[in-house]
Amino acid sequence: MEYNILEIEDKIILKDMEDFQPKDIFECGQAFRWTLEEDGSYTSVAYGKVINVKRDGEDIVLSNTNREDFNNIWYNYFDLARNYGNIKKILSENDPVLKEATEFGQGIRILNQEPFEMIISFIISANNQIPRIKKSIDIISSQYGKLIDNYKGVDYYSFPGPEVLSRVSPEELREVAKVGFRDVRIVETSMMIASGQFNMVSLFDMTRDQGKEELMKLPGVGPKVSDCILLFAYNKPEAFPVDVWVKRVMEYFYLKKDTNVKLIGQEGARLFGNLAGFAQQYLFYFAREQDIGK
DNA sequence: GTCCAGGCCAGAC
DNA sequence: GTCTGGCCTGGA
Repeated sequence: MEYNILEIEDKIILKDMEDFQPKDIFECGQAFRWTLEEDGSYTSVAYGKVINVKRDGEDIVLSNTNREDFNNIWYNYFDLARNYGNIKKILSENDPVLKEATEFGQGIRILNQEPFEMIISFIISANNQIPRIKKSIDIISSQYGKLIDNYKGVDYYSFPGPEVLSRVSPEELREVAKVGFRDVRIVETSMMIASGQFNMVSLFDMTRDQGKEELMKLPGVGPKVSDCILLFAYNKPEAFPVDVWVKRVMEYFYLKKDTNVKLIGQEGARLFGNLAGFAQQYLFYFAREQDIGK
């Protein structure tokens, strides 16, 4: 995709930017570390950098950054090579539900986030709620990560690597980060990765099914969590995570009630094919923001 | 006090 | 292979 880009001081400005709405992107359930500022912008830390994002009329303003980081990090992170207008158009054809869902979440993009952080974040997400997931991840970062930058008076920390988390005791993790029964899963998964027993990089070259099989060898990673990791870190748009909200919205619009989760996943693949991950995000956001199917 | 939330796991069938 | 109960935590 071609963009009209301006660089001014510490800002990168994407002119006349469509299909990019910060609220839709950062509050659609894929990322846990974006905080809303008083001016409506969002700040987070990724790939060792702190960045602030704001919509300003027709433009998107990225602050606390530069051209080099934009090219090396943020272009890929925000998935700017992908044509979301086209995806929405295809999904909306012959599907009134997705037509409405893509209009509702018109500014959603699927971020390309860091694998280890996604693995641990979604292990924490199991049978958990967003505010608590965010809290645990924040504590883990400030407690075990490195101080990256101070932005608008707030310290931002990197997410720790597997070597660090593999050496923390489950008891300490539970006590400090309030992760509950997920404590052992986090530490054991970190150990498998730190030791080299599990190779995170190899998943980039695998298919969705292969990657899913691999990820499910990690303790705390099942069918839903593995699909989240594949979709949000490994650029596998065929992944179709079925959580309670997707279950509800799929049953409400496409299937009958009390359909088992495995069948819903198969139906997602059948209906949406290699765009299933995008459909999932639009449907999830649509359902959750409006309490559909509950 | 009771219930349950963006699932996983072990055990039973 | 499919189904069920239990699980830390904390807010409703």
